[in-house]
Amino acid sequence: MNLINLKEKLLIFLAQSGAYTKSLNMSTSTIAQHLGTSQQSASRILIQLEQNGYIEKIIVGKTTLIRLTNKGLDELKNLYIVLKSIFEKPVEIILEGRVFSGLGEGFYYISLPQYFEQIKEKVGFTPYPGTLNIQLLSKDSIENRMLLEKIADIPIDGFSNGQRTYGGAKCIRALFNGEQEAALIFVERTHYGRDVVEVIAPVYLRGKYNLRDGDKVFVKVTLKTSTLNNNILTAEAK
Amino acid sequence: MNLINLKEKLLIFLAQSGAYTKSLNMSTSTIAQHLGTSQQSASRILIQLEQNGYIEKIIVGKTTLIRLTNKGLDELKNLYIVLKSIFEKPVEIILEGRVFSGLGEGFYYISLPQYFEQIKEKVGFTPYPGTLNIQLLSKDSIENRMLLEKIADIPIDGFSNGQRTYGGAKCIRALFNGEQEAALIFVERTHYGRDVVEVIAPVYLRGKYNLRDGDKVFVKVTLKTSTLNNNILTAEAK
DNA sequence: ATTACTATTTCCCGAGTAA
DNA sequence: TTTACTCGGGAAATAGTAA
Repeated sequence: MNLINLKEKLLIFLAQSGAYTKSLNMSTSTIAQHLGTSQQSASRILIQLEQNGYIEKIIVGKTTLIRLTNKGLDELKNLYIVLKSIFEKPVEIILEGRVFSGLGEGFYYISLPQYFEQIKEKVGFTPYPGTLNIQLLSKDSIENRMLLEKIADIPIDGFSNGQRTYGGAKCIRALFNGEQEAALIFVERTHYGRDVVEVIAPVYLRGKYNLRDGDKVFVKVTLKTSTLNNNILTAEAK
Repeated sequence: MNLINLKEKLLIFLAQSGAYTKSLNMSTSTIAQHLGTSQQSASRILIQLEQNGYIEKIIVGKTTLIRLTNKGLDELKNLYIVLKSIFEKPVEIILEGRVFSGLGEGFYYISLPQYFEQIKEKVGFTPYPGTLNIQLLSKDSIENRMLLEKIADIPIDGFSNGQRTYGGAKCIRALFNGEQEAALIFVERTHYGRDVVEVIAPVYLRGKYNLRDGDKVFVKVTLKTSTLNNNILTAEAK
């Protein structure tokens, strides 16, 4: 299946070849090879593009030179601007789900000074001792959770106190219900599934939002494009 | 004439709508309106894109949600990268032509301390007193000369010494014959045509390159993309 | 060698319409 | 309402070939 027109391919090929500051001498069969089409199609498309003012043919003696017109370059430029607006804008990723009660161990772990101090310093707020568990609702949210776990950029190191070892975790800053400063925390040795996410915040979220089990909440993470490109488009490629 | 496929348009439309982090509920007629095509075509293209793995349809109860797959987003990303490489790379503009003798007034003007000192300071070299005249050969070179005259970014101010006034000029840095530091100088009140360009340099070009009238030379100007965008694509648009 | 015409096949689009 | 089928008209692609 061809996603891209021969006409568009040809304009792009000419632009790549620099045909907007200089006229190029290119045979229809050379063009055809580059576009992966027949000589006849290349010829036809050159004629069409010229008739519509996207390119100019300049006949010098026996050879024909080709160059893009400003209209032709503008056309590509417009497409570029559209794609740029897609790929360069920050991306908001939303996880939505329902509150549920865990085993209360969030309180225990966050209270441990080794974790508490790391969060305070690296995440940037003094955490309320406890995590809010969210059961994700949609396939989208679950996929986004997996993506965010990869992207999470704040490592919380594990430690050992001689008796036992405590695993590490990763955090990423987020907004709870679109407004409250918070962070997602992905703990290394979780016993929750991939459809659950844990939130920490500088406030008691259940209190502030009067939350009961089953209430719907959402968490929003804003990613810079560069992060997205490196992850969604490469590591995540199926 | 359609430069852009419906398939490509649809992928772009979905990407613009954010269908890569969330699944969207969009009817085929809504899509058709946005693409400027029929409901039937929108439906057919959705089916094709799904069969080829560019999009996913997720059926939730009665409604169908649509989202881009990574393959679909990659496809757009690749196109974006290609266009980016075209529009973000520095552009080399070449003027070529033949040396000819002017009226020798270049020597007179460059020697005037008011001009000489400005050039030394703003252009960045101590100019050899004189200009090399080049008669441009091709249509491309003449068009590029007009473009460069607009873009030239180093103003040389005119002045008056009480007896007469001396006009201003504009310079832009360049490489003579692709290697020698030089600058093009466009004087305000020139008596040469648009097919002539004057070069100044810190050396005596005729001497260094053993040039005689009629010898072929070229001058290369490297433009940043931003300059190009503002000029070729807007001011110059036909 | 080159470009581009004609003829044939293939593909695309959209009206009509069923489910 | 929705999606997606069939089918006729037309555009696009290419083989053959002229110039």
